[in-house]
Amino acid sequence: MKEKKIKKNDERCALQEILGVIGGKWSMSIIYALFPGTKRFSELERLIPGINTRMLVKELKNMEANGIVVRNVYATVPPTVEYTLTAKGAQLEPIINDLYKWGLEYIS
Amino acid sequence: MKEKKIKKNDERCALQEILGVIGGKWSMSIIYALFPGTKRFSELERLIPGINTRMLVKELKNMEANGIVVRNVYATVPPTVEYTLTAKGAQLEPIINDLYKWGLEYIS
DNA sequence: CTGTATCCTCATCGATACTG
DNA sequence: CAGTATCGATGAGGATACAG
Repeated sequence: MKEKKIKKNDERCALQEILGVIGGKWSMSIIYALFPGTKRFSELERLIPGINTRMLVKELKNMEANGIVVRNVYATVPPTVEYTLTAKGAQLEPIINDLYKWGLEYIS
Repeated sequence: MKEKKIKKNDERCALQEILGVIGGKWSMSIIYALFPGTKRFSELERLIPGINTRMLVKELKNMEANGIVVRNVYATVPPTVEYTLTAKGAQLEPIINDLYKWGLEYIS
């Protein structure tokens, strides 16, 4: 791969980095779904209407890479994979709830 | 309006609507810049490194349409245009600050 | 000073099919 | 069940020139 200029990391604005972590179209919905506790992959898929497999996988991977969720695999047949919020991810709960309340009051 | 019971489904949609309002790449930076008070167009452009005219105009228009900022034009020469957060926009301050603090703690 | 008007690139997202 | 692999569409975002 040629050295290509990475535009995304050019700017170091913290707010924009945060958006890279939780600004994805489905990120907040997934985090929201995980607030009550651990969920299996299929549960998340069912709990979040409109999302598709590819996006769920993609967002979960991104969040795992950013330390927001942990992924646990159990060697069962058929396979079982569970996702849980880390402490870092759980601390988003009040923030996302506030954001949600703000939206309810002003957007709906 | 009277349906107090909110289905999980609707909650998730709301989160995505919120992203449509403040999830733009520069939205939060602009709102953040407006917390201290009214700013002129050129001030915003200067305060937000990396943004370009087109995006600043675009986001400001979007925010104005969503009732987050108000736009005031003064018929001076050269023209003066000021942007101010509405009450709706100002209520985002604690939320964005919390988000920012979260990012500082975990992303940096 | 405060925007428009173009043109363009690239990431994001969706749909579908397939696999261990 | 929990993902991969591909392809295509869309549009967000950037660069630049120009206008009122």
